[in-house]
Amino acid sequence: MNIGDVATHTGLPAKTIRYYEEIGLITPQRELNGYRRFREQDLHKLNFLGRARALGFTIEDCRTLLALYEDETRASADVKRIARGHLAQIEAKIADLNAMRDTLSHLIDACAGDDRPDCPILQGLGGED
Amino acid sequence: MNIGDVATHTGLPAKTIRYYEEIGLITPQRELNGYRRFREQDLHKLNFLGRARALGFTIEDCRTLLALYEDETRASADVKRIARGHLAQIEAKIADLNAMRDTLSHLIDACAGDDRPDCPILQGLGGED
DNA sequence: CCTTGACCTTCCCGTGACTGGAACCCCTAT
DNA sequence: ATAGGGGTTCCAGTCACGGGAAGGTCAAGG
Repeated sequence: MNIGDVATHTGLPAKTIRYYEEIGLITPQRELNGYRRFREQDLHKLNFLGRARALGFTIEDCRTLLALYEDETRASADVKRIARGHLAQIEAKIADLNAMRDTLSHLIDACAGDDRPDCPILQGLGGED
Repeated sequence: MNIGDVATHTGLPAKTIRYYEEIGLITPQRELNGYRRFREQDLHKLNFLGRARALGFTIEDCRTLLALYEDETRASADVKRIARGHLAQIEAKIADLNAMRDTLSHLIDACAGDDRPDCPILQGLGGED
């Protein structure tokens, strides 16, 4: 299977697949003409990576998770620890964004949004409360 | 006022302040020895920028907002439009993160987290449902 | 007068996870 | 022979800074 077909099947851009090879997440074989040859296990790994990335895991987390995935003697506790760490980061980010949203939507609500210059949004940003 | 004092007063790192000058957000004067000299208006702008960045506005949004802030003849509608666009992005990101959190926390809940290899998290990432 | 240490300056590289583009090779069909 | 649609490598750019090197400036102390 060539990279274009793999991109179609996995939903990952060819550029991303090449990048994953470059950083050592996958190691597809090569044809005589230099083309990458992807096999079933490569597709499997790429799908794994796509799902992990979609859940927001970093590349380094993905690398670790992939190693655990391949390791039949892993302890599920190791996986769970990584996942919980990531979940905590997600929740922290959600909290940050919620705070931004609240502040911003209050400012927006207070703003007339017409052609006059008076603007509570700018006042808020300027430090005038 | 030198950059160190400004950093203390605004809470922005000196590196960030220099960067803001480099990209033209502020234009502090210079002393004879080459040191930046910050005046009241520079501090004001930097505080504005700090608040806008804390609300997650991009640098380019900040540039526009700052221009509107300085423009006494602005229409508040222009400000409101930018703010609403940004709010929409924040809300989209929150929705994404909520979806990630839900999926991830379900997987985590299903995982024993002990020393055995069975792991619903890895199964989920591997595509086995 | 010299040194020490805390400032300040510019410049360049690195971050994360790709994305875009250039220049070039390979294969098939016409 | 050529046209096109693959593929390849390599380089540069993204965003908003942060780290660190190499060196200039200034006030205080010995």
